[in-house]
Amino acid sequence: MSNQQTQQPVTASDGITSRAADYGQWYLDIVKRADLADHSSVRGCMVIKPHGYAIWEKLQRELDDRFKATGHVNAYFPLFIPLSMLAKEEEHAAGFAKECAVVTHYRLKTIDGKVTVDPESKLEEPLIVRPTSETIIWAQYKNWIQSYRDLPLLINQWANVVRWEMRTRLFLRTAEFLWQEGHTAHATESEAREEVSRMLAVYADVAENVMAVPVVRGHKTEGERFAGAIDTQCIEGMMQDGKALQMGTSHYLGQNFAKSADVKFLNKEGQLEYVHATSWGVSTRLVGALIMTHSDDNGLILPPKLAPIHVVIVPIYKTPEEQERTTAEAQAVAVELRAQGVAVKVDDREGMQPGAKYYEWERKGVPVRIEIGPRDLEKGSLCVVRRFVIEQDGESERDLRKRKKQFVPRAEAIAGMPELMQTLQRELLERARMMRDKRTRIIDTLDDYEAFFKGDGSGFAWVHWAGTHEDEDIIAKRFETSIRCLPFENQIPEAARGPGTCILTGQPSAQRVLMAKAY
RNA sequence: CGGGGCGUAGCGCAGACUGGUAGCGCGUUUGCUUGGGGUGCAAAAGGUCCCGGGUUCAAAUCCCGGCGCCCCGACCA
Repeated sequence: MSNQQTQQPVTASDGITSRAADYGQWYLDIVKRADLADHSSVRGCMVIKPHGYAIWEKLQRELDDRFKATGHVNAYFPLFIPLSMLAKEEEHAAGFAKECAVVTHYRLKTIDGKVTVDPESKLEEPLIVRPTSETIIWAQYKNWIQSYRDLPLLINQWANVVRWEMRTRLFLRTAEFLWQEGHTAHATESEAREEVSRMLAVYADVAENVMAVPVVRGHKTEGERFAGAIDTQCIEGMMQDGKALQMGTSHYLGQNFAKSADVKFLNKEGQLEYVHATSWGVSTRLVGALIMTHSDDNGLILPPKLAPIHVVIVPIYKTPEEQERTTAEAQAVAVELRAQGVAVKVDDREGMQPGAKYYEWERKGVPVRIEIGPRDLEKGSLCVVRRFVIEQDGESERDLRKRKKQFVPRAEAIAGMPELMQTLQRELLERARMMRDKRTRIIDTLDDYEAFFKGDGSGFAWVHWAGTHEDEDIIAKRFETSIRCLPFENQIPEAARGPGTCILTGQPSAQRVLMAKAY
């Protein structure tokens, strides 16, 4: 778009800025060059392109299957929320007040040849484009819940929401985004709190076992809690630049929304009680997390479980006769791979050199490439190339490339493909863990803390904390860091467990918290 | 909201200071060539120069007004 973007130092291939040169620009380059999304002509809104949407669809499926397996059903509620309805839960409304899109008119009119808003079509009451759906959903729940027999009510919605953010970034923060929001109603607090934990576990499972992104689970501090919640649990991932990304949240809302929407039920003892609520959500932001955790300077890297294409086969030939034979073999191999549940694409485009195809599929993150040329036909082997291997210290680009490539007997390569996919899935998580651990420190003094977060430096810091809400602000202003979560005890590395003294105030602290710079 | 940048072919940009036939690279199309990491050659198609007004014989270019997007900060998933 601008001069400046094209003049960025580009040290990597394919017009992708290297991570070392400019991490933020690298991220945008990956999104664009891997064909995931585009800026639209609407400020802050993105167009999710087919390749990006295919990844989201796979993620949706993984999540939705788990929601169903834990007893939830899907439904759909309106996009618009009457202003008065949103205002009912005050704390909630205040939390979203600064980023709401508001519909005030319902008609256009041509005045002096110009299409404009018809001033006479003003709505009696403005409609808010949902920034989240608690209020409109609870207005319905009032009618659906009368007795303990109606509980628990376990509903999820796949939808788009709008938050008028001041600054946006593709996938990570856009004015409109896609997400799911679960909204459940329970008879008791303990049941609701169980639900909150259950769904956080689902998110963590998807993050680690589907996205291959390791996460830390914990509670948000009071200041970072969802507007209107009593407890917010979260999963936090670390991106390759050491910054934390909140990847999912699960809230215990207490009886706040039940009270403001007046949702009561008759319990077994025949008494009226307010229900206990939860809500939980993840969004297209997860696609951003995926990119920033795994990808490299050559493009996107996808875990097999989310890759729309697992294997791309490139036939190589000189003569028409060779073209026919290698392409036929490519098709045959594709059929056999598909029979094993592998998603295969045969790239038989003519007039494009093999190398160009390699670059393209690498950029798009396809986990495995198979090259089939005349020599492979003779030997009865396939050239199998992985998208990545776990890097070893001081390894050259050339050695890396060599380790990715293997010539494997045909039958063995085909039979072993599902296992190779599992291997890649596992190694990706392992690799992400190694990168995260490398940038994680147990820190006990403010000096060390400052040194760790100085400049662009970031990572996870386990520190003792006993400060107040105001003390959090001090830490935020001084170091640009925040408490990402108050971790569940089993989330803290063993060496970091146990009580100590607060890094800022010197007060006694029961356990460490997770500090980092955040997106 | 404050600071900066940009708007010209599908994409990336030059041209603007000094007004005078609308340019370059990539991509696309056609033909040949090439093919195990981005082949080369030739030809062709492709434009509301963001919008509106003004100055001028003449505006992408100068003047006035508007719109839009991007980046950096404060807010956030």
